[in-house]
Amino acid sequence: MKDYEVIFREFLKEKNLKLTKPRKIILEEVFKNHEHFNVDSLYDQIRKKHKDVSRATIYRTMPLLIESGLLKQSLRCQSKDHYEHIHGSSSHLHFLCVKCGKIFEAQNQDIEDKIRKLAEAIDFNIKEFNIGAKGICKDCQQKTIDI
Amino acid sequence: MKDYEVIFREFLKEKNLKLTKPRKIILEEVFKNHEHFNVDSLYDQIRKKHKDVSRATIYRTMPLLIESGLLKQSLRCQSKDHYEHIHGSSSHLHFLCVKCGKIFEAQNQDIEDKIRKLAEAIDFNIKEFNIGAKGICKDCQQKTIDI
DNA sequence: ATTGCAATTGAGAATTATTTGCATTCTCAA
DNA sequence: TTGAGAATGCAAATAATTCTCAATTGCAAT
Repeated sequence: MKDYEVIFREFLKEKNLKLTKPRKIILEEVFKNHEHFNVDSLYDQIRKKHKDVSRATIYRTMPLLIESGLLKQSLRCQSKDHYEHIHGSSSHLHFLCVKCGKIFEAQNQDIEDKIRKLAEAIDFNIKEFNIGAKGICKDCQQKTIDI
Repeated sequence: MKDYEVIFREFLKEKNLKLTKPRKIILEEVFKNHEHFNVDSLYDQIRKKHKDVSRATIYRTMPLLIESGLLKQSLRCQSKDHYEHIHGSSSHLHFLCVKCGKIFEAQNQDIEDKIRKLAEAIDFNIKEFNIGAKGICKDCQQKTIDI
């Protein structure tokens, strides 16, 4: 049994919730997906194999995965919420290009530590980090046209 | 004439856009508002004095203010996009409580510097920072019930 | 294994934020 | 002052997300 399954299982048990078939499928697919994704793309991905998971259930499961600490809502792009699962300890930040929508990642640990300290000062219990910046990527800078 | 008005005026001129009455009003009210706001609250705020600005125009003006560098889309909360204007140089980060929705701010300068360096490494031209974390605030931690 | 019941599901309707089409009204450079 | 193009308000249209509800499922206790 994978780590994330153990975590999710325990999380659900504590809340008196059930590990149903759709939830198992969603969990699996979320962790197969090593990119940012949104509900729509996840739905497509799941539907290729399992005809029995509805959009509604995906929408209902996302908050559970987030609350269990397995998923984070990473950013919002093209008016959709985007997610990414939390894989081990490798924390990173995002550079989102506002022209082409591409996401660039960079490693960072000490930034999180700094923020953690600031949070401690006000007794704020951090569940998930959101660190990044929006701007224009290298490629898009070279395209001179500037609508 | 306020700084921000000069900036917006020039921005519009460069794009061959016009500084209309609604745009002036929106600009003023955005800068009167020293909190995070969303289109809805801004609409209410504006409507108290000016009956002649529509939601559509506000929605249409936000991207202009963002592109001109005066506004930033700070975070998404309760399924609404939130904004804040950029006031001088005081950069800060946000702690968003997922229970009560309150936002706590903390100062930070070196974090931005660090991120700036990471961005330089990949030739990414930052337009706006998004630094923060979601979690549970002091008050909400004390309410033991944990739905 | 079986049962009982609360939790969960899918489907589609409902809701809500945001966008868009269009006829009319403005803005501003000439 | 004027004209062309930009912008507006309104209401209708979209699109993401949430909700309703009858039918189904998981699981703890038997």
